[in-house]
Amino acid sequence: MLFSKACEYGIRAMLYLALQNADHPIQVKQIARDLRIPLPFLSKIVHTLARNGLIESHKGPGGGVALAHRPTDVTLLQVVEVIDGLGLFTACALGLPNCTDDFPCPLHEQWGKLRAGIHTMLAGRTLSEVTDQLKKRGWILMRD
Amino acid sequence: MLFSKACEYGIRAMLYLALQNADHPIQVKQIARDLRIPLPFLSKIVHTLARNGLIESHKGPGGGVALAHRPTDVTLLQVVEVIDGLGLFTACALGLPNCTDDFPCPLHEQWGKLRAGIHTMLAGRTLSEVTDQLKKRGWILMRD
DNA sequence: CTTATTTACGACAAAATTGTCCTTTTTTTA
DNA sequence: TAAAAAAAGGACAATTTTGTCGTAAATAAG
Repeated sequence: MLFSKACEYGIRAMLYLALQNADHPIQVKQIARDLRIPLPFLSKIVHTLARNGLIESHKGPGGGVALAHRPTDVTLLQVVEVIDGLGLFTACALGLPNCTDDFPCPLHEQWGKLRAGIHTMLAGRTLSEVTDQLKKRGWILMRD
Repeated sequence: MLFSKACEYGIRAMLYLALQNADHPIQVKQIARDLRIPLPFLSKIVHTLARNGLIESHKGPGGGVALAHRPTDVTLLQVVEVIDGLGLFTACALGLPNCTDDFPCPLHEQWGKLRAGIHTMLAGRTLSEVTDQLKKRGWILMRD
Protein backbone atom coordinates (compact mmCIF):
# COMPACT_ATOMS: atom_id res chain seq x y z
CA MET A 1 0.00 0.00 0.00
CA LEU A 2 1.28 3.40 -0.98
CA PHE A 3 -0.30 5.31 1.91
CA SER A 4 -1.38 4.20 5.36
CA LYS A 5 -5.11 3.93 6.03
CA ALA A 6 -4.85 7.01 8.21
CA CYS A 7 -3.35 8.91 5.31
CA GLU A 8 -5.98 7.70 2.86
CA TYR A 9 -8.68 8.81 5.28
CA GLY A 10 -6.98 12.15 5.83
CA ILE A 11 -6.75 12.90 2.12
CA ARG A 12 -10.37 11.96 1.58
CA ALA A 13 -11.50 14.11 4.50
CA MET A 14 -9.57 17.11 3.19
CA LEU A 15 -11.06 16.64 -0.27
CA TYR A 16 -14.51 16.28 1.29
CA LEU A 17 -14.10 19.62 3.04
CA ALA A 18 -12.82 21.24 -0.15
CA LEU A 19 -15.84 19.91 -2.06
CA GLN A 20 -18.30 21.21 0.52
CA ASN A 21 -16.97 24.72 0.12
CA ALA A 22 -19.07 25.62 3.17
CA ASP A 23 -18.92 28.88 5.12
CA HIS A 24 -19.57 27.08 8.36
CA PRO A 25 -17.76 24.26 10.16
CA ILE A 26 -18.58 20.67 9.22
CA GLN A 27 -18.97 18.06 11.93
CA VAL A 28 -16.42 15.26 11.96
CA LYS A 29 -19.36 12.96 12.59
CA GLN A 30 -20.85 13.93 9.24
CA ILE A 31 -17.59 13.37 7.39
CA ALA A 32 -17.15 9.98 9.02
CA ARG A 33 -20.69 8.97 8.14
CA ASP A 34 -20.47 10.10 4.51
CA LEU A 35 -17.02 8.65 3.91
CA ARG A 36 -17.72 5.46 5.90
CA ILE A 37 -14.72 6.02 8.14
CA PRO A 38 -14.81 4.95 11.83
CA LEU A 39 -15.58 8.17 13.71
CA PRO A 40 -13.06 7.85 16.54
CA PHE A 41 -10.28 7.01 14.11
CA LEU A 42 -11.14 9.91 11.84
CA SER A 43 -11.32 12.19 14.87
CA LYS A 44 -7.71 11.44 15.67
CA ILE A 45 -6.63 12.00 12.10
CA VAL A 46 -8.51 15.28 11.90
CA HIS A 47 -6.95 16.31 15.17
CA THR A 48 -3.51 15.60 13.76
CA LEU A 49 -4.34 17.72 10.73
CA ALA A 50 -5.56 20.47 13.08
CA ARG A 51 -2.40 20.38 15.21
CA ASN A 52 -0.39 20.76 12.04
CA GLY A 53 -2.30 23.74 10.77
CA LEU A 54 -4.21 22.18 7.90
CA ILE A 55 -7.58 22.18 9.65
CA GLU A 56 -9.35 24.59 12.01
CA SER A 57 -11.60 23.07 14.62
CA HIS A 58 -14.37 24.71 16.62
CA LYS A 59 -15.90 23.14 19.69
CA GLY A 60 -19.42 23.50 20.92
CA PRO A 61 -22.81 23.73 19.23
CA GLY A 62 -22.52 24.69 15.59
CA GLY A 63 -18.89 23.70 15.76
CA GLY A 64 -16.96 21.31 13.61
CA VAL A 65 -13.93 21.48 11.38
CA ALA A 66 -12.97 23.45 8.30
CA LEU A 67 -9.96 23.84 6.05
CA ALA A 68 -7.49 26.25 7.62
CA HIS A 69 -6.42 27.54 4.19
CA ARG A 70 -7.98 28.02 0.79
CA PRO A 71 -8.10 24.78 -1.23
CA THR A 72 -5.92 26.51 -3.81
CA ASP A 73 -3.17 26.80 -1.22
CA VAL A 74 -2.98 23.21 0.03
CA THR A 75 -1.29 20.39 -1.84
CA LEU A 76 -1.86 16.69 -1.37
CA LEU A 77 1.78 16.42 -0.36
CA GLN A 78 1.15 18.60 2.68
CA VAL A 79 -1.54 16.20 3.82
CA VAL A 80 0.64 13.16 3.25
CA GLU A 81 3.56 14.80 5.03
CA VAL A 82 1.52 15.49 8.15
CA ILE A 83 0.14 11.97 8.44
CA ASP A 84 2.64 9.56 6.89
CA GLY A 85 5.69 11.79 6.86
CA LEU A 86 8.13 12.04 3.98
CA GLY A 87 9.77 8.65 4.49
CA LEU A 88 8.38 7.42 1.18
CA PHE A 89 10.50 10.02 -0.61
CA THR A 90 13.71 9.56 1.29
CA ALA A 91 13.88 5.91 2.32
CA CYS A 92 15.66 3.21 0.34
CA ALA A 93 13.29 0.84 -1.44
CA LEU A 94 15.15 -2.11 0.08
CA GLY A 95 15.33 -0.59 3.56
CA LEU A 96 19.10 -0.24 3.55
CA PRO A 97 20.00 2.59 5.91
CA ASN A 98 23.36 3.32 4.32
CA CYS A 99 22.09 3.54 0.76
CA THR A 100 23.10 6.90 -0.70
CA ASP A 101 23.63 8.50 -4.10
CA ASP A 102 27.35 7.71 -3.82
CA PHE A 103 26.85 4.20 -2.53
CA PRO A 104 23.56 3.16 -4.05
CA CYS A 105 21.49 0.06 -3.53
CA PRO A 106 20.43 -1.98 -6.59
CA LEU A 107 17.18 -0.06 -7.04
CA HIS A 108 18.45 3.34 -6.00
CA GLU A 109 18.51 5.14 -9.31
CA GLN A 110 15.31 3.82 -10.83
CA TRP A 111 13.36 4.09 -7.63
CA GLY A 112 14.65 7.63 -7.20
CA LYS A 113 13.05 8.65 -10.47
CA LEU A 114 9.72 7.02 -9.72
CA ARG A 115 9.70 8.42 -6.23
CA ALA A 116 10.25 11.87 -7.70
CA GLY A 117 7.26 11.26 -9.95
CA ILE A 118 5.07 10.49 -6.97
CA HIS A 119 6.40 13.55 -5.20
CA THR A 120 5.57 15.70 -8.21
CA MET A 121 2.09 14.24 -8.46
CA LEU A 122 1.39 15.12 -4.84
CA ALA A 123 3.22 18.43 -4.63
CA GLY A 124 1.78 19.70 -7.90
CA ARG A 125 -1.86 19.06 -7.11
CA THR A 126 -3.77 21.40 -4.86
CA LEU A 127 -7.03 20.36 -3.26
CA SER A 128 -8.93 22.68 -5.56
CA GLU A 129 -7.30 21.26 -8.67
CA VAL A 130 -8.35 17.81 -7.61
CA THR A 131 -11.89 18.82 -6.73
CA ASP A 132 -12.29 20.78 -9.98
CA GLN A 133 -11.34 17.65 -11.85
CA LEU A 134 -13.71 15.66 -9.67
CA LYS A 135 -16.66 17.90 -10.43
CA LYS A 136 -16.07 17.71 -14.19
CA ARG A 137 -15.99 13.95 -14.29
CA GLY A 138 -17.73 11.27 -12.36
CA TRP A 139 -16.19 11.23 -8.92
CA ILE A 140 -15.87 9.12 -5.83
CA LEU A 141 -14.88 9.91 -2.33
CA MET A 142 -17.20 7.54 -0.54
CA ARG A 143 -17.03 3.79 -0.62
CA ASP A 144 -19.84 1.37 -1.41
CA MET B 1 7.08 2.08 2.75
CA LEU B 2 6.89 0.71 -0.78
CA PHE B 3 7.51 -2.92 0.17
CA SER B 4 6.93 -4.81 3.40
CA LYS B 5 9.98 -5.76 5.44
CA ALA B 6 9.44 -9.37 4.42
CA CYS B 7 9.56 -8.32 0.78
CA GLU B 8 12.69 -6.22 1.26
CA TYR B 9 14.36 -9.17 2.93
CA GLY B 10 13.19 -11.52 0.22
CA ILE B 11 14.59 -9.37 -2.57
CA ARG B 12 17.91 -9.00 -0.80
CA ALA B 13 18.14 -12.74 -0.18
CA MET B 14 17.44 -13.50 -3.84
CA LEU B 15 20.08 -10.98 -4.92
CA TYR B 16 22.50 -12.48 -2.42
CA LEU B 17 22.03 -15.91 -3.93
CA ALA B 18 22.43 -14.51 -7.44
CA LEU B 19 25.68 -12.80 -6.43
CA GLN B 20 27.11 -15.95 -4.86
CA ASN B 21 26.68 -17.83 -8.13
CA ALA B 22 27.51 -20.98 -6.16
CA ASP B 23 27.18 -24.55 -7.41
CA HIS B 24 26.16 -25.75 -3.97
CA PRO B 25 23.32 -24.77 -1.63
CA ILE B 26 23.82 -21.81 0.69
CA GLN B 27 22.62 -22.02 4.28
CA VAL B 28 19.83 -19.68 5.28
CA LYS B 29 21.84 -19.10 8.45
CA GLN B 30 24.67 -17.64 6.39
CA ILE B 31 22.36 -15.36 4.42
CA ALA B 32 20.71 -14.15 7.61
CA ARG B 33 24.09 -13.45 9.22
CA ASP B 34 25.52 -11.61 6.22
CA LEU B 35 22.40 -9.58 5.53
CA ARG B 36 21.68 -8.95 9.23
CA ILE B 37 18.18 -10.40 8.97
CA PRO B 38 16.61 -12.31 11.89
CA LEU B 39 17.15 -15.97 10.99
CA PRO B 40 13.68 -17.35 11.86
CA PHE B 41 11.99 -14.54 9.98
CA LEU B 42 14.17 -15.05 6.93
CA SER B 43 13.55 -18.78 7.14
CA LYS B 44 9.86 -18.21 6.72
CA ILE B 45 10.37 -15.83 3.82
CA VAL B 46 12.74 -18.24 2.11
CA HIS B 47 10.22 -21.00 2.67
CA THR B 48 7.54 -18.91 0.99
CA LEU B 49 9.86 -18.34 -1.96
CA ALA B 50 10.52 -22.09 -2.06
CA ARG B 51 6.81 -22.98 -2.00
CA ASN B 52 6.33 -20.63 -4.93
CA GLY B 53 9.08 -22.11 -7.01
CA LEU B 54 11.66 -19.34 -6.82
CA ILE B 55 14.01 -21.18 -4.48
CA GLU B 56 15.09 -24.82 -4.12
CA SER B 57 15.79 -26.03 -0.62
CA HIS B 58 17.77 -29.05 0.48
CA LYS B 59 17.66 -30.45 3.99
CA GLY B 60 20.39 -32.23 5.81
CA PRO B 61 24.15 -31.78 6.02
CA GLY B 62 25.51 -29.83 3.09
CA GLY B 63 22.00 -28.60 2.46
CA GLY B 64 20.71 -25.08 2.14
CA VAL B 65 18.90 -23.07 -0.46
CA ALA B 66 19.60 -22.05 -4.04
CA LEU B 67 17.87 -20.19 -6.82
CA ALA B 68 15.44 -22.49 -8.61
CA HIS B 69 16.07 -20.73 -11.94
CA ARG B 70 18.89 -18.93 -13.65
CA PRO B 71 19.24 -15.32 -12.45
CA THR B 72 18.60 -14.25 -16.06
CA ASP B 73 15.14 -15.80 -15.82
CA VAL B 74 13.85 -14.23 -12.62
CA THR B 75 12.56 -10.67 -12.36
CA LEU B 76 12.24 -8.59 -9.24
CA LEU B 77 8.51 -8.48 -9.89
CA GLN B 78 8.27 -12.23 -9.43
CA VAL B 79 9.81 -11.90 -6.00
CA VAL B 80 7.53 -9.03 -5.02
CA GLU B 81 4.49 -10.90 -6.30
CA VAL B 82 5.22 -13.95 -4.18
CA ILE B 83 5.72 -12.01 -0.95
CA ASP B 84 3.65 -8.82 -1.12
CA GLY B 85 1.31 -9.78 -3.94
CA LEU B 86 0.30 -7.49 -6.75
CA GLY B 87 -1.98 -5.26 -4.70
CA LEU B 88 0.36 -2.30 -5.19
CA PHE B 89 -0.38 -2.41 -8.91
CA THR B 90 -4.11 -2.90 -8.73
CA ALA B 91 -5.31 -1.14 -5.61
CA CYS B 92 -6.63 2.40 -5.53
CA ALA B 93 -4.23 4.89 -3.95
CA LEU B 94 -7.02 6.12 -1.70
CA GLY B 95 -8.27 2.64 -0.80
CA LEU B 96 -11.61 3.07 -2.55
CA PRO B 97 -12.83 -0.39 -3.54
CA ASN B 98 -15.12 0.81 -6.30
CA CYS B 99 -12.55 3.01 -8.02
CA THR B 100 -12.30 1.96 -11.68
CA ASP B 101 -11.21 3.44 -15.00
CA ASP B 102 -14.80 4.42 -15.70
CA PHE B 103 -15.50 5.78 -12.27
CA PRO B 104 -12.10 6.98 -11.12
CA CYS B 105 -10.97 8.34 -7.78
CA PRO B 106 -9.18 11.71 -7.70
CA LEU B 107 -5.73 10.18 -8.08
CA HIS B 108 -6.66 7.35 -10.37
CA GLU B 109 -5.09 8.49 -13.63
CA GLN B 110 -1.84 9.93 -12.31
CA TRP B 111 -1.30 7.10 -9.89
CA GLY B 112 -2.00 4.63 -12.66
CA LYS B 113 0.92 5.98 -14.66
CA LEU B 114 3.35 5.98 -11.76
CA ARG B 115 2.24 2.54 -10.72
CA ALA B 116 2.93 1.33 -14.25
CA GLY B 117 6.41 2.83 -13.94
CA ILE B 118 7.07 0.85 -10.80
CA HIS B 119 5.73 -2.27 -12.47
CA THR B 120 8.04 -1.72 -15.43
CA MET B 121 11.02 -1.18 -13.16
CA LEU B 122 10.39 -4.47 -11.41
CA ALA B 123 9.24 -6.56 -14.37
CA GLY B 124 12.07 -5.33 -16.60
CA ARG B 125 14.93 -6.12 -14.26
CA THR B 126 16.16 -9.65 -13.86
CA LEU B 127 18.27 -10.67 -10.90
CA SER B 128 21.32 -10.95 -13.17
CA GLU B 129 20.82 -7.47 -14.59
CA VAL B 130 20.74 -6.08 -11.10
CA THR B 131 23.75 -8.02 -9.91
CA ASP B 132 25.75 -7.11 -13.03
CA GLN B 133 25.09 -3.48 -12.26
CA LEU B 134 26.00 -4.12 -8.65
CA LYS B 135 29.35 -5.63 -9.55
CA LYS B 136 30.28 -2.72 -11.82
CA ARG B 137 29.60 -0.07 -9.24
CA GLY B 138 29.94 0.06 -5.50
CA TRP B 139 27.18 -2.06 -4.07
CA ILE B 140 25.32 -2.78 -0.90
CA LEU B 141 23.17 -5.63 0.18
CA MET B 142 24.11 -5.72 3.83
CA ARG B 143 23.23 -3.09 6.35
CA ASP B 144 25.58 -1.34 8.82
C1' DC C 1 -25.74 30.34 34.40
C1' DT C 2 -27.16 26.10 32.76
C1' DT C 3 -27.48 22.86 29.33
C1' DA C 4 -26.57 20.71 25.14
C1' DT C 5 -23.27 20.07 21.57
C1' DT C 6 -18.95 19.14 19.71
C1' DT C 7 -13.94 18.52 19.65
C1' DA C 8 -9.79 16.96 22.67
C1' DC C 9 -7.60 13.40 24.69
C1' DG C 10 -6.30 9.35 27.09
C1' DA C 11 -7.01 4.49 27.90
C1' DC C 12 -7.92 0.40 25.86
C1' DA C 13 -8.93 -3.59 22.22
C1' DA C 14 -8.19 -6.00 17.79
C1' DA C 15 -5.50 -7.13 13.89
C1' DA C 16 -1.47 -7.29 11.12
C1' DT C 17 3.31 -7.34 10.81
C1' DT C 18 7.64 -8.44 12.56
C1' DG C 19 10.56 -11.11 15.35
C1' DT C 20 11.78 -15.29 18.68
C1' DC C 21 11.89 -19.94 20.31
C1' DC C 22 11.47 -24.81 20.11
C1' DT C 23 10.30 -29.31 18.10
C1' DT C 24 9.89 -32.28 13.98
C1' DT C 25 11.31 -34.07 9.65
C1' DT C 26 14.47 -35.06 6.19
C1' DT C 27 18.95 -36.23 4.51
C1' DT C 28 23.87 -36.82 4.41
C1' DT C 29 27.77 -38.87 6.35
C1' DA C 30 30.36 -41.53 9.40
C1' DT D 1 22.25 -47.85 11.70
C1' DA D 2 23.33 -43.81 14.34
C1' DA D 3 24.34 -39.14 14.62
C1' DA D 4 24.56 -34.65 13.07
C1' DA D 5 23.06 -31.02 10.07
C1' DA D 6 19.76 -28.28 8.02
C1' DA D 7 15.12 -26.81 6.54
C1' DA D 8 10.02 -27.16 7.96
C1' DG D 9 6.72 -25.66 10.78
C1' DG D 10 4.08 -24.47 14.91
C1' DA D 11 3.54 -21.76 19.05
C1' DC D 12 4.34 -17.57 20.96
C1' DA D 13 5.97 -12.47 21.98
C1' DA D 14 6.64 -7.55 20.61
C1' DT D 15 5.42 -3.81 17.88
C1' DT D 16 2.73 -1.07 14.88
C1' DT D 17 -1.44 0.04 12.85
C1' DT D 18 -6.14 0.32 13.09
C1' DG D 19 -10.27 0.75 15.54
C1' DT D 20 -13.29 1.54 20.08
C1' DC D 21 -14.83 3.64 24.29
C1' DG D 22 -15.43 6.96 27.84
C1' DT D 23 -14.42 11.33 30.06
C1' DA D 24 -12.90 16.18 29.99
C1' DA D 25 -12.93 20.71 28.12
C1' DA D 26 -14.76 24.36 25.46
C1' DT D 27 -18.37 26.96 23.46
C1' DA D 28 -22.81 28.46 21.72
C1' DA D 29 -27.60 29.08 22.78
C1' DG D 30 -31.42 29.49 25.64
